Amino acid sequence: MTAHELDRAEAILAAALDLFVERGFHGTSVPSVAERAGVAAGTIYHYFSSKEALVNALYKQWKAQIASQVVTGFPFDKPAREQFRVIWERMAEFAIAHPKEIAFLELHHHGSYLDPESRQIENQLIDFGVEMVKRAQAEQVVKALPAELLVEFVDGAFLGVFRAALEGRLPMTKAMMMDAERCCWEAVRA
Amino acid sequence: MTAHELDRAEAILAAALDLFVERGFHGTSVPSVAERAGVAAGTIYHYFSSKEALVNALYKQWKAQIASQVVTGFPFDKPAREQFRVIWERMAEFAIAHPKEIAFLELHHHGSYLDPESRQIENQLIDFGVEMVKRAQAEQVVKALPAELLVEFVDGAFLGVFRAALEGRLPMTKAMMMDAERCCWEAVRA
Amino acid sequence: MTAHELDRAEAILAAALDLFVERGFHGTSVPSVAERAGVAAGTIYHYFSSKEALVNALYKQWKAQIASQVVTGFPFDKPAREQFRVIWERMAEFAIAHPKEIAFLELHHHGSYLDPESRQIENQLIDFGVEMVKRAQAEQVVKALPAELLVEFVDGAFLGVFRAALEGRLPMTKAMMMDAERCCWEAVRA
Amino acid sequence: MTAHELDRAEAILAAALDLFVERGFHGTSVPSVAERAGVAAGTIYHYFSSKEALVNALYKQWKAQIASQVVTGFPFDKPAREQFRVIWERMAEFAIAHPKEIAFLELHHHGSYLDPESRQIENQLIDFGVEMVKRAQAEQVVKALPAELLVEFVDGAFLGVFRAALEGRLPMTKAMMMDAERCCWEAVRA
DNA sequence: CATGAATGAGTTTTCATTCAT
DNA sequence: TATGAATGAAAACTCATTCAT
Repeated sequence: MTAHELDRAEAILAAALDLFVERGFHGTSVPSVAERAGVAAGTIYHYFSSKEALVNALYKQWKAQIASQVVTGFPFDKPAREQFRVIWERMAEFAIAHPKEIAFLELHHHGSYLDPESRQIENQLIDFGVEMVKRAQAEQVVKALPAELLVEFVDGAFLGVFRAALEGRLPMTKAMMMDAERCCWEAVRA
Repeated sequence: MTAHELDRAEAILAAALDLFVERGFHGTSVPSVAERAGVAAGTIYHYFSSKEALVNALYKQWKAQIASQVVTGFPFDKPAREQFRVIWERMAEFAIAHPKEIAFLELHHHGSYLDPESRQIENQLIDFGVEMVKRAQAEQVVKALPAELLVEFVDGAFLGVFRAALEGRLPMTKAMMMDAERCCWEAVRA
Repeated sequence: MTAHELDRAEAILAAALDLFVERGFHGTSVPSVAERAGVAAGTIYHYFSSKEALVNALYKQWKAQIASQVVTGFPFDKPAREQFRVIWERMAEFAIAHPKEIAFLELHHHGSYLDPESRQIENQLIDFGVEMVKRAQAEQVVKALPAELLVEFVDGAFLGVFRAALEGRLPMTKAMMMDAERCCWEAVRA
Repeated sequence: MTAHELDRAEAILAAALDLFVERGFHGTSVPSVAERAGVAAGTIYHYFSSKEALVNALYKQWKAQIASQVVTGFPFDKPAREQFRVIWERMAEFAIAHPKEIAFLELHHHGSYLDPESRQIENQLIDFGVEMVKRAQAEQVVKALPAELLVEFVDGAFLGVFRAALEGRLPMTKAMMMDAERCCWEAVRA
């Protein structure tokens, strides 16, 4: 692909992201994506075989990116407390830098238009979290509850706070996010 | 209205709830609601003036019901720890009894098709939580963080756990929900 | 039929007349007629077998009435000038007393929903006019042009003036209509 | 626009004109217009944003055209008798060349679906006529009646004769129309 | 008789997708 | 490759008519 083509594909993806977040998958028309991207409607079909392919591309792109941001260079040798902080902090940084993308991933979680590949990626981070929790439980620094429960709890708490920030009910700042992190650690620690 | 008419209105609301949860507002067609409700498409318009009126009716009905379940006979004189448990327990009972309804309220939170009345109801429970938290903070039994933050944290954690149960990754039992409750109290207590 | 039934039928006809004039046949719904008549939608079908039957009933009723008003006690023995004045005057009186009815007949002239019987009545007055003109032409008091032409000319002129009055561009008064009558006689006289 | 596109827009306008004249605005469905124009139903919405936009486009197009035909190169310096003849003759020529268009303008006069712009154009020709009549009245060659009355009279007479010709009750010929013109002049002359 | 809930065909309109240019 | 006109299926909604009450 040439640089020009990449630009167009990016413009389409960016426009689609905006609109999918604003109006949802079914509420977003392909022509509206084209218009916001500054291309003709037909052009979208040079880059994506269908509207579904477009959501799936977006979904995979950002799921992969967030997973990479969390996992890359993860301090597997540090204590659980520190690991917890790192995961939360990296997600917070990502969320503050890419709020729309997180909102998109949340909103389209489990949409019937996601293909099997996207579905597989869906739980990647949750699975990573479960591994971390189990390790910490082995060291008895985290509560002896089902690891899944703790992870879903943490994930939910994080998203609850993030969503409130997105909707303006809380400041979207790292300090606020790290306040929440300290609360959350108390929830899971042994 | 006769009993028969109430039945039909109920059938339509129930069918719409199912489908709105499965496919979202824009992904659900009025004829598909009619089919599932066992009525003709036109009949829906005898009971609801538009598809939007239908979502809003559902939204208000269940938002009001969950608020009533939490607030009715609330033990305002008990200690904060007990109040927290009561709120969580009542929401858990509601969620276990009406999982689809909770999923519906979550999914349609902030939809552009919600009317001003629905929007007003939206934050009723959050506001109630904020009041409770502030009272508890006055007694120094809860962390001195912004009350909004704590409430959104709790709400998020609850929903994270509930959603995992809904999707089969956790058991949808009261015991599990109350395990989460204990975690959550540790997150917010002073 | 009882008096009560006649009342209902009249109320339906009156409501239908209003709405057919305001919005036309296809633009008027049966429920809207029912509402304005103060009856239930189904009730209309006790009196008229269909929406088409309803327009046709109205059409025949008023076409007959206007013809009767013009023809009853017509001075067949008076001079043509006087006969012309009488026809115009009677139509003017009718039009001033029943402007909506005239507008209705005009608007629905030649509608595809008129039945054969209504169509037959359509030209009754025109035919009467043609007879009168031919008689007057035999006496050479009216121009020796095709009788049809003169009659349609007169009819058109009458309606043009009436419509302007209906729309408020001219006063709906007998004096004004009789001014027009004098003009019109000059148009047709020999 | 390419020639091809213009063709399609023209085909749609022509089909719509036919059907609006035959069945009225509300009696004409968009698919029926599409079928007669030989295009798909959706295509109509590339050229006209709605069914209302379509009638309004037609209305403005032909109202403008008839006004232009009457007014362009109008002999403002000729005597009133000659001016009257010119107006009538030009309208007759237009009516004979475009009978459906005149019928359309008549039928849709004052339809509730006409937009403000169309409404403004509506009385353009009537206003022109009023000006001409007032000038002629100043010279005392035309009756000293309200100018509006004379103009509506003439307009009505013209349309009455035209409509009879359209419906086959009179020959649609210029000779016939000019016979009517002579009658009409006698109606208005002083 | 009178009602008005129910029906389902039909209306206007949108939109994912294709394809000639 | 890029376009955007064209398509036609499907959406939301309306309405003439029927029929159980």
